[in-house]
Amino acid sequence: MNRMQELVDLLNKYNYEYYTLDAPSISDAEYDRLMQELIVLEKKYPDKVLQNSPTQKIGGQIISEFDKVVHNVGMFSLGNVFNEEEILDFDKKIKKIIHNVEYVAELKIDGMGVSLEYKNGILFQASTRGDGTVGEDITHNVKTIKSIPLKLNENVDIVVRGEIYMSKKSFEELNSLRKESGQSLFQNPRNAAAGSVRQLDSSITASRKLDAFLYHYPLTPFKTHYESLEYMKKLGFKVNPNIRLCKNIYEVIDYINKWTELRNTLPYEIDGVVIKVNDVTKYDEIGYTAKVPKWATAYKFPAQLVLTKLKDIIFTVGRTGMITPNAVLEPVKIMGSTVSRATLHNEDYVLNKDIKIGDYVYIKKAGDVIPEVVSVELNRRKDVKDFVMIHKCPICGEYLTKPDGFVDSYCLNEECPARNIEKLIHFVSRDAMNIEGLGERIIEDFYNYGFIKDFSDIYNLKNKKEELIELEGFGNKSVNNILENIENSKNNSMERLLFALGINGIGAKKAKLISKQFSNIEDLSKAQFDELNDIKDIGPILSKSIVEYFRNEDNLNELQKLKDAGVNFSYIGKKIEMDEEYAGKKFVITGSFDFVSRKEIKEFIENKGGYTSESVSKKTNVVIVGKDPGKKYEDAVNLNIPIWNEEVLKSKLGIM
DNA sequence: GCACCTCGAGTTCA
DNA sequence: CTCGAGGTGC
Repeated sequence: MNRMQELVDLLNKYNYEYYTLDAPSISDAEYDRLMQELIVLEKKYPDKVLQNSPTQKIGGQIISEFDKVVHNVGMFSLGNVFNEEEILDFDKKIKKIIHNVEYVAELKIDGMGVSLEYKNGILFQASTRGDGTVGEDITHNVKTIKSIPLKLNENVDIVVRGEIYMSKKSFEELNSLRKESGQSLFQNPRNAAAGSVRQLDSSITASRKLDAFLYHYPLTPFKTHYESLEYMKKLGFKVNPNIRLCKNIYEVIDYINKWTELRNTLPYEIDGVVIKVNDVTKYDEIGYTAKVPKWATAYKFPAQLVLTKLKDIIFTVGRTGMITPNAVLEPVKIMGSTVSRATLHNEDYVLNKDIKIGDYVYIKKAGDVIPEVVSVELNRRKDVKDFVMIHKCPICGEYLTKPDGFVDSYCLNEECPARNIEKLIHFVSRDAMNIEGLGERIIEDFYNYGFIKDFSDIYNLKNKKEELIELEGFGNKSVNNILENIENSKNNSMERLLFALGINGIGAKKAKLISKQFSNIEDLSKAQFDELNDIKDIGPILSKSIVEYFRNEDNLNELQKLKDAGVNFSYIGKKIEMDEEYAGKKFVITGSFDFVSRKEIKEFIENKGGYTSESVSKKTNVVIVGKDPGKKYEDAVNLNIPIWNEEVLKSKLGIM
């Protein structure tokens, strides 16, 4: 079986050489020949197949769904900068903390983030970024990617992060194949890569020619990021060859200018340049905002702009009565889809941008999704009409109200059909009562046919089953399905119902916060202004909004009807058990803990009425300190704030 | 009274 | 995603 081992080593060596972009020592033809020989051998001795054999990369495993993976080290995203001024600003902020800063500039590959965990040098798990804390297990698919090693050159335990992408060439090939077979086309290589990685059947992923660059070693023992990258190369990871160590920010700007020019010569798509401080030991000191690290940022290339005619401006009415002007555009293709509408937010927005009806305007896609009017091409302006804000609701004709100091106008007519339909759509939406099958169109139809007007009518639809089945496009099966989903929604926890009610200013987050404090809708309906105002993050305006909602006769009647229909009013989930030691107190966590996750500590504190924060101040009550604490630990000592070490925390949590 | 952050509301297309 | 409003903390 020595030959088998020999073949595996040779093939892996070739792969490694190929992807580290040195001249490979064997030819493609030779590679294929060796591969064939290996396959024959492995067929003969199936029980002797080596773990790191390249044949093991060829997929075929089908799973039913993706498992969730908790990232031990959070997978952060980056802040963005869009011009030189912002880059220099980023530099300036860092120089306030460290002098003589060196940067590493890297191409920002336009793909999909991935986290790879190796145990003893063997690929153990690959996962998506997800929300940064919890991702999805995509190990079975990642194993099919040639440039991701199944076995490293050293038997180490390591977690690395990188980007899975599809080359421009593979993308074109894939799309032309899909076109031939009449399948829908991918908009861009990134979507194609993401779509391929999220296949349940890994043989499909294997056929998609994906590639990967690795660029981050979160728990690196090295002093600098650049050294980490060198080490990653040594382990056998494919690291992008165009990474540059920069002595100062001006070298970074040179790098950006160079790649802005050369961007199209690359075989893969990039959407910017990532700038990282090289000195890893300073990361904690430079710190993090709630979302992103302050020691790195992403310069984004300007988005593609498309010029089109703004034919008209129309107005829509939201569930709150808010009036939004909308641009009706001459349809144009931009980044894979045809755009004919774009929001103009409000009157001031239109006036500030000097947009007039009949203008030619530049459109871009914000975040590659939502169309946005960027500016007007004044050189092409002729025969235009001024934008005039309306004063009556376009649907019901009611005079609009513009509260003092507000930018938006509102239709306050409670009977306005547009508002009522939007309210119902909100009620059934995913984060609210989550009634599947009752889409926007169906709600609108049911409303217009007179089947539903108020929320509670939804729960009486079962009495009109025969009439519903008669409707065009409906049958026994679809109606039954909808009715079943409606029944199920009665069991939702309080926060969903509270959010669904659509009280002004109460979104999903605040609904949950409030539900935890009151446990059920009845208690909440009796709450006094002060009681609400005392809750952290609930101020006078929201308190007033809530009190007024529950003072309104119509709302109370409607709630009674929902109650009678059997809709659950109580909060299901861990109730807060107030504990003197925690209630109303501010906790700060620093360092790492191997016996408990940060999230669990946070939950524990919150379940006892306390809350957590990211930075230490005079108002901090307790600082919890784990291994390798950051600056927060020093702050706590300086400010004389009580500290819980790992032992204390363990005893509080009840861990022995 | 201001700076900073978080949240809510509306949003496009396939 | 983008905007404005609301809340908090100085």
